[in-house]
Amino acid sequence: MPGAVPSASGGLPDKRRAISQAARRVFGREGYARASLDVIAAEANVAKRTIYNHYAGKEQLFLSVAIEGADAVTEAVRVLMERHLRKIVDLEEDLIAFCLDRAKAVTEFPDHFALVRTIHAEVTRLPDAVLERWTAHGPPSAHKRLAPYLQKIADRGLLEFDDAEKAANRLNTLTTNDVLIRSFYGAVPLPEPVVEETITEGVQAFLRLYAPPSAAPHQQN
Amino acid sequence: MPGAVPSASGGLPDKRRAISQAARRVFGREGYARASLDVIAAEANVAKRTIYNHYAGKEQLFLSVAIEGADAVTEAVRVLMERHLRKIVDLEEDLIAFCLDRAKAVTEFPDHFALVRTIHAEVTRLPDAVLERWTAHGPPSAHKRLAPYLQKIADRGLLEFDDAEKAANRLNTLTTNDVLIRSFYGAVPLPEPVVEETITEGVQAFLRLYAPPSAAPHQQN
DNA sequence: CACGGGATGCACTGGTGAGTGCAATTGTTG
DNA sequence: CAACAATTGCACTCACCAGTGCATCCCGTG
Repeated sequence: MPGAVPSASGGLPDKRRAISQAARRVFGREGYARASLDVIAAEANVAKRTIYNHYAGKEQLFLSVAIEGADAVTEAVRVLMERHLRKIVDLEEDLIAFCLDRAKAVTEFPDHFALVRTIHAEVTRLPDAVLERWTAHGPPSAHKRLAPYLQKIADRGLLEFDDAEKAANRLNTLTTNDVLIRSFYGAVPLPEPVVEETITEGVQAFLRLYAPPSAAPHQQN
Repeated sequence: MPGAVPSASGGLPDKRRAISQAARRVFGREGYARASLDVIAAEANVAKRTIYNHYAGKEQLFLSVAIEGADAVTEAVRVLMERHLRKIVDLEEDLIAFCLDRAKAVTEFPDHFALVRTIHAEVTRLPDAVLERWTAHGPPSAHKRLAPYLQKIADRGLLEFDDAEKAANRLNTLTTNDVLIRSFYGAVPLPEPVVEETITEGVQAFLRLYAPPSAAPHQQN
């Protein structure tokens, strides 16, 4: 009955993977309290009892899935940064492409961002250790990882700032965060053209703030 | 046993007010699914049966409280705009004072913002009509209400932009939203000095973007 | 003082869900 | 084939909670 590949290959023992994927889906869709282990088991094609062979209980399962998701997104963003920001051809174009891809991830991984909303709702009930891992591994750490790239770009004279982390946070704020908030973290997706306009204008604003006064900045909004 | 003032004075019939306040607290603290009407009744010093005399059920109660809260915040923001943005003395100072007060509201009304987190989590399950009322009455409408004030300021030549709503959204993005996101919507409050720094620098960035090139802009971050 | 409406306490129904125990089954490995 | 571990199905306990019905009580009003 299991998929096709036996559990021979590396990675998680097959069942565990199915459980964690189903859990991410269900927790995202239903929230923590509503989500039931029976449903998760059903969607994973697994006996409820099996879940308890892999996880201590509901809470443990949720936390595990949350951290996994955070790491996955962090990794995805890292790839995007490598792709768009390693070699700069046209700074404005590259930044827009990067931020757009990043914003699109919101609508392309609805499971994960549904989970993000759930985590926000549960934040006050989360164990401190988990909250720390979340802020360290998850979305909140995005601008920390962006900072070195901006620093390198600044070293080449294409940007100008004192504090790379603040600049990174500002870019985030002007683009991704704006889209995130206005779309309720992806729950009510913005129309594609609106996303593009928001990102483009956000990047342009960022460049007006941080580009050295050499190349003429583009027009105002 | 009820408080002191009889239900003689205007406003809601006393009990109803107690219920709605307790409901806001409990829904905010526990989330929708966890919150139990027994607990709400207990915290309101009211019999559970009484809740059903005023509200059709749990869902109705939640929605009612949510909309009430949204209206309250909208009103509070309106007052702040009147206080700080009606008569401009020093634009930078006034904007900072306004945004600071606005941001402080997050930490001063934890009940409400806890509710906001809950609503985010429930957004996908909310009836369309309620979601519309929320976006129209609640936080998302803040920049719409801010726009006319900025427009008046621009008419006096202190700001320069084509689209007042976009400018308003940008100010929001650079100040309040930044604080909101970084504090998990008030769940993990930022230290006061950090809030001040964030707001100040956000306003300064806003002015660099939208102030006409007359008065020398302040220093970069 | 009699009346009536809201408030109260309480018991009860029906439903759901976390977590467990166990015996039977399946797949893997030597 | 035999031993072993993971998986499964299922029944069961315990707890919680939305919503209801009802008899009682407390209140201000006429």
